[in-house]
Amino acid sequence: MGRTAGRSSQDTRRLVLETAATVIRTHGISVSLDVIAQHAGVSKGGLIYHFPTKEALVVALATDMLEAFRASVDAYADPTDDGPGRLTRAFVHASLEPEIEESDAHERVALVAQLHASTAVAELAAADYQRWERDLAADGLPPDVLAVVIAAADGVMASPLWGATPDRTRLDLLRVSLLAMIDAAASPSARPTA
Amino acid sequence: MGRTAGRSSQDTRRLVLETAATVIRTHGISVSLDVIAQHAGVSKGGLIYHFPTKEALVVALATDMLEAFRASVDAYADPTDDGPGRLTRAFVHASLEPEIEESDAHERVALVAQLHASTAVAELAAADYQRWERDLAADGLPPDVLAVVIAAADGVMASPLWGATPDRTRLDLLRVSLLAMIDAAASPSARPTA
DNA sequence: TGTACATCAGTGAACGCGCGTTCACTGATGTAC
DNA sequence: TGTACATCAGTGAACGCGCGTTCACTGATGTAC
Repeated sequence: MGRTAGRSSQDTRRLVLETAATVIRTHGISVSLDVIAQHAGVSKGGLIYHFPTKEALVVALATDMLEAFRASVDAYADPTDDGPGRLTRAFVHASLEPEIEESDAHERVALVAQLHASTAVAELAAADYQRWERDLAADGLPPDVLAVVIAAADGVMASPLWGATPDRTRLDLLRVSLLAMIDAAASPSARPTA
Repeated sequence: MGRTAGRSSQDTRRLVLETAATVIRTHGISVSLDVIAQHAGVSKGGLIYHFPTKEALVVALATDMLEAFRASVDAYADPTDDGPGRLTRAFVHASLEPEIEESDAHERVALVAQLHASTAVAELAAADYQRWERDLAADGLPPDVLAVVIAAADGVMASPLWGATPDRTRLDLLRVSLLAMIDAAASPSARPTA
């Protein structure tokens, strides 16, 4: 068979990418291209048509996730706000976002951990993180508060790695606490220099 | 050759384990047993004598790291203290420990991420984390403060995963801030119920 | 509108090689007498 | 203190298979005239 009717090339690419995410989460990075292709309902050759090497597939997956997180932060950013802490607040909301699926958070981070087996992905992630640090540092908050908030947000995203179960009550508690810290630091009157 | 003179079986095991840690950090979990054995100066068969499968090696490595962290927390725990927050303070110190080697933190977490490719390791880590959560919950601190502190500590340990460089100034700032939060929450007078 | 051709979006068989594991063997060490 | 034997702590060659990649081929779609 040649071109599959009723589906664009972009659709197939997307389908393969999303299937790959699911399958790698479940079976680990060492899962074969054959298995991924089977799950996507495509031949191995078909997969390779879109992603010439396994590395290319994994890099595409990582890029996709980094962009999705950035988009999520953008969506949370309050357009009417332009005071200090605007970006940091959005960052907190996006990081503590309650997931739709129960085990979604776990699997997303598991995927990140799996992808880090590729040095190309590790470099991508490092560059992305440095950009976040730069942007957040320019958000007008005092460095000690910013350090705690960033660390906590990172911790929430990473905790599934060590086996934490995402607990909505805990997430809510954390969000409230972190936003309170940001607000307190953002309004100068409430914060005498230490 | 048979048994190597001047080295006990335990020594060889230890040597292989530590070499494996270094090599897997650098080259990823997909590195071959052959390469690990070569770096350890042992034949592949010799490695397999101590760790019958690659999985066994990886599980031993993970167990080792979890135990080392637990020992580190124990070492930081103040024996004269028995008030609320005792364990949490030690946990913070151990998590924010300035590493001896510059890139040590990065590599340690990179190793954790690599090891998570094994489901057995993931389960080990999950059990260990749940034990930490139980123990810290019984440390007498209010849940909102505890949540922030745990998340921040997790975040610091995980941040190298997304490419953060460990910055001693930042770590010091964070340690001071977190310990201040714990102290404020641990002394009842300073903390009216919200 | 038909037709010829080029390109796109795949298929699926084959290859080759790297890897984990097995296995027969060995020299050093421990132990009984 | 010798000596015979068992076990320990490995060696290193061989195997076999699963995997990523290559490749020849193909039917559907797009395009020029």
